[in-house]
Amino acid sequence: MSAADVLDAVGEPNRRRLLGLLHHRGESTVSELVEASGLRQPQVSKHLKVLTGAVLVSTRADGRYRRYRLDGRGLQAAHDWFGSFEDVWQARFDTLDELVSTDPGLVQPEEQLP
Amino acid sequence: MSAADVLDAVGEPNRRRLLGLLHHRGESTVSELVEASGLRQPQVSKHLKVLTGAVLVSTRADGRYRRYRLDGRGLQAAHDWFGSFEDVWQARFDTLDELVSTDPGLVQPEEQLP
DNA sequence: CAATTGTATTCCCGAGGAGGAATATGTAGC
DNA sequence: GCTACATATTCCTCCTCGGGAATACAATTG
Repeated sequence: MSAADVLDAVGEPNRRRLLGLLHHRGESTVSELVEASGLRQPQVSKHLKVLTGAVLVSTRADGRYRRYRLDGRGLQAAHDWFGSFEDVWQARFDTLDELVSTDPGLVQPEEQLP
Repeated sequence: MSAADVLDAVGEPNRRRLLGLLHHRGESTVSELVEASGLRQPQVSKHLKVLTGAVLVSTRADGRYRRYRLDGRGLQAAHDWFGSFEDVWQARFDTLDELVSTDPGLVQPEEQLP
């Protein structure tokens, strides 16, 4: 389970939609995801297989159903990967702060209510 | 600049390597990235174009050089996208906490300072 | 057992995209 | 101007990967 696997997996719009659906609906069966996504069943199963390989979802067998749910491990790995760049956008804020303290006139004042 | 653009862009290993190189080296020219990455110049320029479209990098013209640097906006957008799933891995911790409070013997006690 | 439902897998096809080579554009220096 | 260097773009090829249809596997029901 590397961040690379996760980022490869989420680099596809329909897989991101499935993640969003699982987030919104909670644990779901394949049929429910087919219904909710508009994709066909084989496509959903294939995407879920990729997501499983990236530890973004996990499965639980329940009779002839398979219940899928989000797996926090992969999601957190990707979050951390982007978090490692946090200094980049922190630097942006620092620059903005510096601009403000150097020349406050650069910033538009809030519109005043009458 | 949507999170989708960013995630599509980082869904490619060499682009992730370029982001890592820019993070490690700071602002760099194309030639320096060619040298550091082992990729050929046209490939680097093409990847940088995609990264620019996703607002992951920005450019500054400097004579016949073009200096590229990371752009915090795209990076932060992706970070936030994954952050929207934070409840998923928080739920994992909550489950762990519950285990701990149910049976403290499961967790090794902290070593006490004398 | 057969029939039905839920899911996974296989095979094929086509679009997209990454890499290579060559070329175009732009800029500096003589 | 011409030449050299830095970068961007074009064209082509190959290959990965997503979608569709059909099929295989699994589990429930009668």
